[in-house]
Amino acid sequence: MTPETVAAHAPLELEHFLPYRLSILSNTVSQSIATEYQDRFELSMTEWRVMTILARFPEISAREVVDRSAMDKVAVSRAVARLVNAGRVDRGIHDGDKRRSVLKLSEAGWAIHDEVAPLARAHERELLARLDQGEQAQLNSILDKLLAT
Amino acid sequence: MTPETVAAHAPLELEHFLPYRLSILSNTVSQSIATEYQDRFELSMTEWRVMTILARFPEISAREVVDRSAMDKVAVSRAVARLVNAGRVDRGIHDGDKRRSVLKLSEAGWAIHDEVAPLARAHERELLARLDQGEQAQLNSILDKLLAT
DNA sequence: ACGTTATAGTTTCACTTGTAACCAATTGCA
DNA sequence: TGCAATTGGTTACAAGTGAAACTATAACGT
Repeated sequence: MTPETVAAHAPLELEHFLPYRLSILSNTVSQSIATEYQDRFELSMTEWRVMTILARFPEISAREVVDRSAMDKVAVSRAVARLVNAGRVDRGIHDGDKRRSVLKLSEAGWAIHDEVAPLARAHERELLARLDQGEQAQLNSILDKLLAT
Repeated sequence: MTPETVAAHAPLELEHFLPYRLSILSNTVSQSIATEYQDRFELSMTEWRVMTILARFPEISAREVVDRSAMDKVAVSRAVARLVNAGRVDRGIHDGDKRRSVLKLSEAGWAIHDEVAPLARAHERELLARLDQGEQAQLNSILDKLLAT
């Protein structure tokens, strides 16, 4: 297989391929945050995401957590189960619809939230520090477009 | 828990949190490409990545595949095993170092590559079509900075 | 030359994840 | 009212994944 033959097949150059670059960046960033709270609190990324949602929207059902996140319902169900088990989330039953749960962070849950949230924000700041103000704004607006439905 | 109390805890707003947005975007994009080739060729994302690397750099070892990708060696080992098994990759042994494998796409492997690569590129184009020329350039330069080391 | 250390790659085991099937409660409507 | 369809949530099973142990070969230092 000569170089000419390879070129004829027009192989992808991963390092210039947008989906690949996004994937590397996203994994690097998420993983660097996740390792911190995983080590310190034995908290999976899914669990942490559920916690952030319950922090903003207390007293919602698992279904609503699913709707507000990009997670699927099995993942949420399992994360909630672990969180309830660990005493980090209180689960009640909805008045008038016994299928629905009513979820909120417990005291212990809030305590963890209040430690992890600043840590996550610090990572975000650190990342953004590589860009100037203009680039930060551009990135946001570009992501808005790429994420639109 | 009143709204005021919630605010006091300063919960993260996931939809404005950069690592989260990156993660959603990256998963959406990679997944939409992956489902296509998974359905059509029973090819996992890891296998496809190995194939793209072998397309550009034929006759390299598994170790070099690891170095050139962000995958870990176990994942590569398994992907290569499946690819060899499916007759999509030929595996030889390095002259002078019997530990090293020498990998390259087989005819069948190239045939698949030549179908999937344009498909992946089409997805990338489709994504980039939401941005104008300037934004595309900005995104590239921003990703360069964020991905540096 | 010989034992130690390092490297390439595979295997094993425990854990996570995704899909589909499932159960129970609720809704819709004939 | 009663029964089919829908919805919230969990469970079961198969497949995928990661960390560590393992095998075989090679490199290094004395």
